[in-house]
Amino acid sequence: MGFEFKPDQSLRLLHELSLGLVREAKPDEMPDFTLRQLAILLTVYLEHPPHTVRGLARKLGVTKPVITRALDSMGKHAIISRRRDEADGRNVIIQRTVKGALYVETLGDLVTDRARALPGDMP
Amino acid sequence: MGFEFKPDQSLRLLHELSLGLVREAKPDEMPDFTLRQLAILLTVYLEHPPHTVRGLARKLGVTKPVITRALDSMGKHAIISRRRDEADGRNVIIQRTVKGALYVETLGDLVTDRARALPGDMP
DNA sequence: CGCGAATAATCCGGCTCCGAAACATTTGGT
DNA sequence: ACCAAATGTTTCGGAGCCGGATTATTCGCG
Repeated sequence: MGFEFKPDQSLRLLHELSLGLVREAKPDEMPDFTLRQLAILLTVYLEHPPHTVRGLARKLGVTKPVITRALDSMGKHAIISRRRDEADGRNVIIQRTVKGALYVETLGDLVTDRARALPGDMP
Repeated sequence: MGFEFKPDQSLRLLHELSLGLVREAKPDEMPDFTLRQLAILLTVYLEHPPHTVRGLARKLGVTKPVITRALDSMGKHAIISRRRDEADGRNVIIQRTVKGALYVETLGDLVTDRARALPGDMP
């Protein structure tokens, strides 16, 4: 089960999303936010916990310092938070925050709005 | 006219797209490519020409040097090219390339594939 | 013809990010 | 108790990007 896009519609949707992310989603809450940060953020908020640095690095195909730095940046804006794993002191558990949940919600609204405004038939 | 996503489906699609862009689209053709570069690229390839630096800057809500630099970067990879406007020598017309068209096509395929794999009903 | 307006490129100081390597801490096996 | 392995952070040198200001070129209007 899924959505059947025509090739043209796929690209138009991606176009609208990139424009929306560049123009709207960034300035207030998260200046200069990266595709990698976006991928990390959505993974933490949509996939089942727990989330670790190592796990995110593997999922995104990047090195661990990339994850650490992105978490620093997003943590500074209270979009995510970190906590030591009590069971295994080597792990760090990445946690969601209220502010982050609201931010993710606005991202979802962006997709919904842009998709609705797309021309073309229903699949 | 348009696609009606449920809130959850919007976020899942954005999640899959960000992961796909981070993992696949980058390494070969366009290392470290930015949301802004993506927005510029798709604007050039999907909207009606002509495209100028000034026009793109206004559309994205960024300063002109941002556009110039992004065009430098993408031009280095032959994803776009530039040409002086013969009618008005102040303008620079941003042109599409064969390589860029192929690259954009792969981006469309990415969206199509990820959307098809999404769980949930048709809208 | 000349000068202000428009356009794009470049320069500047500052900031962020990158990957590899080194480091600190913790765990678990022997 | 010790040492190898695992995890996350920090350091390092290098590179890219940012916005604002400046410069070069071109146009258009008086």
